[in-house]
Amino acid sequence: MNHIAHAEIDRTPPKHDAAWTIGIAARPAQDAPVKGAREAIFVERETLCEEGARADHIYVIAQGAVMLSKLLPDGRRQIIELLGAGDVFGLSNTALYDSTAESLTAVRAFVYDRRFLETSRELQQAVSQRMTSQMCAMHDHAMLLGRKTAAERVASFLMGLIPHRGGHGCKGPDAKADTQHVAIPMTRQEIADYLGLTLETVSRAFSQLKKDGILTAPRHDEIVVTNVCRLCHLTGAV
Amino acid sequence: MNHIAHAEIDRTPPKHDAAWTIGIAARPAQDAPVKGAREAIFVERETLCEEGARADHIYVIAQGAVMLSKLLPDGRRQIIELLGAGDVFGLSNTALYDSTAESLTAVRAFVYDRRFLETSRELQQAVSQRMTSQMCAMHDHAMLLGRKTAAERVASFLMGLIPHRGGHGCKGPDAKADTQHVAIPMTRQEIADYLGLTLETVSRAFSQLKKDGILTAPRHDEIVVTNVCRLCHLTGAV
DNA sequence: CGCGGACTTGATCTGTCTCAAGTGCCGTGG
DNA sequence: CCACGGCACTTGAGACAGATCAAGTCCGCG
Repeated sequence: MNHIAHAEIDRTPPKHDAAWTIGIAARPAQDAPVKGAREAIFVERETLCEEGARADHIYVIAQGAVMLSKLLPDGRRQIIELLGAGDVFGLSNTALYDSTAESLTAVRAFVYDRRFLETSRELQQAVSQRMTSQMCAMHDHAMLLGRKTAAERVASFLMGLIPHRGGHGCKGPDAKADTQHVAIPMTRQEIADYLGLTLETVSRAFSQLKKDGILTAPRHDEIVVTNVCRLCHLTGAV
Repeated sequence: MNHIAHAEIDRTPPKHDAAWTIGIAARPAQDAPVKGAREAIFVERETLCEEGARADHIYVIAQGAVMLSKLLPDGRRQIIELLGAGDVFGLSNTALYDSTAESLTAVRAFVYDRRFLETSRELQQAVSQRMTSQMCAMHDHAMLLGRKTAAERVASFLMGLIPHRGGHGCKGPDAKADTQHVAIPMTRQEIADYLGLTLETVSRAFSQLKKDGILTAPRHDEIVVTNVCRLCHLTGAV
C-alpha cells in the first residue's frame, strides 16, 4: 500500500485550510529543502506512515500540521511530537518507523527515499539542522511530561501555539491588549494524549482558565487568549 | 571558565571505571568520528556544560556515561537523556545550551567548535546519524513519562540498561539462567528525576521487584536481575 | 428537528506524593 | 579495631492531584 499515491489522488478540499492561520500550522509554507523529493498532499486526519511499518521514506513538511504518536499494546497512546512546516519525520534507527504520523490539517510534504539521505549532503544538512530544533522541543516536552502539573501542561501547550511569545525572544505584550487568537486542530483526547493527561483533566484545565478570565472559546477548536502574559506565568517555566 | 581545561588537569582516578562494565557505560569506547576534535577527560559527577550557558561546543562521548537535565525555576528537575559512548550532546537551536550535562562515570569525550559542525560534512553525517537514534530513544521516553505506571517506568529503566534485550532484536533468555548483572551509577533521586517520579516511589518499586524475586541488590548501585524476561513483561511494552 | 460525537461537569477512587521515622552502609577519627 | 557521623536508602501513614466512572450539555450536521 502506498500512502503517497493514495493522498495524491484524494484531494478532498480540507475543511480548515483558512481557519488554522495561527497555531501549529501557522508557519509559512516552505520550499523543498533539496531536489529529489516527491511532493505529496494529504487531507486532514490521514495516516502518513505507521508505527512498525518499513521505514522507506523520510518526510519534510511544507505546509500544515502533523502529529507523531506511539501506542502501548494495551491501547494507551502518547502523542510524541507536534510538527509544522519545515519539520522532519520518518527517521528511524531501525528498519521500521518508531511512531505513527497523522495529519492534523491538510498537509503538503516532501518525500525522500531513505537511501537518498545517505547520499545527499544537502538533505543531511537540512535534516540535521531541523532535528536539532526538534530535539530541543522534545527536551522541553520531557520536562513537561515528567515534572509539570496538569494546569502547567495545558498552559505550556497553549503558549506553544502562540508564535514569538514565551521564549527567550519574547517581545512582551502589545501596548494595548495582550490578546492572541489560537486555532487548535486537535480534540481534547489528542491534547490529553500529548500532555500525558486524561481528556477530562484537560477539559477542567480549560474551564479553569476561562473562569480566571485568561481565555474565551468561541468554538471548541478555536480559543482567544485574552492575557498571554498571565497564561505564560502559569506554565511553570516563568 | 573552561570546563575542558579544568578536566584535563583534574585526573583524579575515578572510583568506578571497572565496575560499570554493564549498563549505560557498557558500550565499547569509540574513536573520534572526525578529525578536528579536542579530547577531554572528565571525572565522575562533573558538569560538562550548563543550561543557559553559551553553546560554543558540541560533544561526542568516547567512553562513559553522561546525563542531560533541565531545571524549572522552582527547582523541579527532569533528567532528559542518559547518554553513552557514541552519543552527542551540546546541540541547540539557540545560542545557549538547553540543558545541563553531567558525567555519571569517568568520561572521555571529543569536543568540537560549534562552527565546525557547519563546515564539516563528516561531522554532520556522524552527528545526524546518532541524533536519529537519540530521537527514537526520546520518543520511547516520552511514552514512558506520559503513559506508564511507576512500576513500568522502573522496569523499563532497568531493561534499558541490559544490552541486546527487550528490543526487536531480543535474543531471548539464555538456555540456563536468565540473569544479568547491571551497574547503576545513579542515585535513587537521579533515577526518580529521569523517570518523572519521587525517590520514595522508585525505592518502593525496587523493593517490590526484590519481593517478587526478579532481582537482588548486592549494593545500592549494583543489581542482579535474575529473571530478565519477567522484568521485560513488566515494562508495559511487552 | 433529531441524532451523534465531542465536550463539560460532578462524585468517587486510587496511585503517587508528601511527610516522617527508621535502617544500613561507608568513611573517618579516636 | 571499633565507635561515630553522615548520607543514601527504605518503610510507613496520611494527603492529594489526577484518573475513573457516570451523567448531562452543547453543537454541527443530515
